Amino acid sequence: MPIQLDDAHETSLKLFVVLSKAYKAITEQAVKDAKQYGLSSSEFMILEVLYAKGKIPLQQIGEKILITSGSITYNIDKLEKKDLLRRVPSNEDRRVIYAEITDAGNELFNRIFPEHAAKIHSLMKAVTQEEQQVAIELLKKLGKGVLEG
Amino acid sequence: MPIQLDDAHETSLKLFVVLSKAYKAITEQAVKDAKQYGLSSSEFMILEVLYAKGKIPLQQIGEKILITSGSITYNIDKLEKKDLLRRVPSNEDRRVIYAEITDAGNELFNRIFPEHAAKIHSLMKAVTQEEQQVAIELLKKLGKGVLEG
DNA sequence: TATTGTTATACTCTATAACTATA
DNA sequence: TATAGTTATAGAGTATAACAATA
Repeated sequence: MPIQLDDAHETSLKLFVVLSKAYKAITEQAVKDAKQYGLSSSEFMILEVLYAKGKIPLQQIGEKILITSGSITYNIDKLEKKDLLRRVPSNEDRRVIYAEITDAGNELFNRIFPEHAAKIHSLMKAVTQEEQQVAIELLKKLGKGVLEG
Repeated sequence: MPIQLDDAHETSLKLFVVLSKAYKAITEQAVKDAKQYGLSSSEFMILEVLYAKGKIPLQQIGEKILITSGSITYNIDKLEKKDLLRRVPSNEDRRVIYAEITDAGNELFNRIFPEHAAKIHSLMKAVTQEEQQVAIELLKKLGKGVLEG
């Protein structure tokens, strides 16, 4: 017979379970979508950040999408070979290297990004926009709390 | 200049981003926790299901935690070698194999499960129990909608 | 001393597909 | 024909730690 937990502990475990399941279900589809464009899901997310920001230090990419420094180097290498971004050394701090999206990268995303957004949106159609906004606020608070310990 | 999206599409993309970040942040800690007990995170989740259910067909484990059939075989093999569960063929349908938790598996989880639950709970302390319940309902609906297309 | 980024290793998980045995 | 589970392969991602260059 399993040990009985507190209500509060039970709730947190349950949240972890449904969070994982929702994440996996959406991610599986997002990975397939990225693959159609010849990109892994990490590559897609990195380009998505650059498409919005234009140029950003490598380390900040890791903070934004929570991947390790090893994974950053690995994925930036692949994207640079595909000519979708380039490395640009910083002048102010010579330890820092920026990733900058190329014209080819911008053209690719102009083409595929609206389609991708529409796909993600259609995956979430079971939840209204108002509910999505509630979920965003709660998950933001949750994620921030975890990272800040 | 990035293409401007609908409000509704923007919201869904944002939800995907914060969902991913919250998931990764919590999972990173949960993986470390499982590792302390000599288990990978998949192994831990499978045992967690069996600890609650006792005995369950292999395929239903895949449905519960969204892992592929290949991963099920792989992880069940490892857990069986550690003597934490055993395979039990079904009498009714001879295609079906149950996974059943062993005494050793139950003893292990009696020991580590409350501690694990407390750790997950403490990770989520930035969000009240009421908010967690709201998040659970929304994520349940979201995940279900994705899986049912 | 601390930070940014790179490199290298080993491990976990995944996707995919072919396969068997049953139904 | 469809389902449950296994096997095998290749690839993606990770943790980890050591490292060089710079602050």
